[in-house]
Amino acid sequence: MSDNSDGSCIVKHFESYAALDEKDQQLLLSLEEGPREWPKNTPLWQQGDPSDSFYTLSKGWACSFRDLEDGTRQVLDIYVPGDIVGLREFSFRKRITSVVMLSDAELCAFPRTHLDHIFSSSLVLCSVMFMITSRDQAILLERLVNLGRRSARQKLAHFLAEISYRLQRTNTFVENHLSLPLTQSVLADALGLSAVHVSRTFKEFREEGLLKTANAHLELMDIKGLEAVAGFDEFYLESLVSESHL
Amino acid sequence: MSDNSDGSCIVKHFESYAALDEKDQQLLLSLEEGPREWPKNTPLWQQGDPSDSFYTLSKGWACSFRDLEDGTRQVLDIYVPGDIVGLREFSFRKRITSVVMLSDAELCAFPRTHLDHIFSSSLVLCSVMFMITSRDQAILLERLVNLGRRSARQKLAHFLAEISYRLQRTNTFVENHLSLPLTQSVLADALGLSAVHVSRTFKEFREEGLLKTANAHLELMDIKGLEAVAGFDEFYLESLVSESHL
DNA sequence: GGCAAGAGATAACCCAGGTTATGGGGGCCG
DNA sequence: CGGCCCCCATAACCTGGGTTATCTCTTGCC
Repeated sequence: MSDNSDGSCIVKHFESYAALDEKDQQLLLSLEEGPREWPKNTPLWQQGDPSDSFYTLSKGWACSFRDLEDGTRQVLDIYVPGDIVGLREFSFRKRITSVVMLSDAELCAFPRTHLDHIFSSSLVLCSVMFMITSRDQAILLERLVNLGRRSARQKLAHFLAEISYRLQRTNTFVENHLSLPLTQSVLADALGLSAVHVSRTFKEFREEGLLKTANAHLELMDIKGLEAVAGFDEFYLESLVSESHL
Repeated sequence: MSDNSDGSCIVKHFESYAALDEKDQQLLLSLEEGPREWPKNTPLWQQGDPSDSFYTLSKGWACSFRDLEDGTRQVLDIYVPGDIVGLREFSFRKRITSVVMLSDAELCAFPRTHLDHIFSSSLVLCSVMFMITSRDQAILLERLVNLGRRSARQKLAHFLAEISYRLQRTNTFVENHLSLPLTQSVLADALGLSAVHVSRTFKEFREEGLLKTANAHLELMDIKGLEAVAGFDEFYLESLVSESHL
């Protein structure tokens, strides 16, 4: 462990997958650009923009989405502090999704061209990159199951349980209570529901003591309860190969 | 049957992303195991199995899926000849999905441990690996849009249009007519529909001259027509960075 | 060659969730 | 401090697609 204690976004993120030696840390650090502020509702990029970097989200929340011909929109992913944004499409010349801030946020850019350095100079970093994208895919697969085969109650509960779980990984403070900057229409667009039906379902959840709704915020009061409603199983977020297997 | 002129599964697949020099080809070849037969309905692996290799599908069709607690199932992906199967989860110690053959098939195994060689000895191969997983993710994202925000007609038409498109990439014969070994219940499980409703929708499609239904097979008669119904746009399968950008 | 199992067609019925509409409350900006 | 916009709640109504059931047609198998 290095002692630039507060550490860079990306070093911290990578270290949650595997231990990095000093050389790898320096390599990552040297490629990362300093944090910049992005106010709420600012787009980070839009579909069709040139795709030349990815980011780490050091503070705040964001989501990626796609606008459809008929005016609706599909939210594809929610990003929480510590997440890497845009790695998914880094082999595309143009962005295939759009990303917007859900709250005031702070991001560090990481130009794509720098990846050559990583691939050619560190086996560990390269493997961690693959682990990150694998986990990302696993999340997408679970999202497919959620959209394809679960009821509205289960969809919502599962989605919230997953986000809680991901938050606990990088942010220590969580116990059984949590506040999320998610509006009902963002959740609706993420889960293929209407905003009205999200509101209806939240009414039930409120009556069951599972959550509270505040101003464009959501308070989870009983995460275990939500997991139970969803039949949540975290296996798809865990059981990555450990470093020793690389 | 290994006639090296015809080339190995995996070399062919990689070359569709970027040109490989002799050394890279030899490296890939040396790591691939010879083809083996898998009869229809045979599982390739099941959720929870140790995850120690991926495969290339040289002949036949397969699909990955997840069985749910309530007895239903979500099909996550359909694999067509030339596809790589299992790369997605290669960072997991255990399989997070199951895979089964949809027809008699032939696969080449590729043990995971060999990937170290690739990562450490060829920048091009490493980059191609990332391109493959990126495209894989793009397909999943589009599937999310499909499940979240489209009608049954659109879901089916889009899914079939995508498969046609992917088939044309590796298999030359396709024009505007195509035969697929997909049952209605596989499609239903892939798209979050009931088999009954797939049957209903196919009746419409048949009347519109878009397709025919045979014995556990599907004949697409008018691929352009299906693309029109779906509002299909292939951008998410293209526009990968070319080799010169690596 | 007969039988069980899987695949599909079709009909009748029903419900989860979409749609439309209305009203209220909080935050932000001039 | 007033006006506007966004977020949310709730009600009334409607429909796309789920469910169940029955019948047929293949195909594979002893």
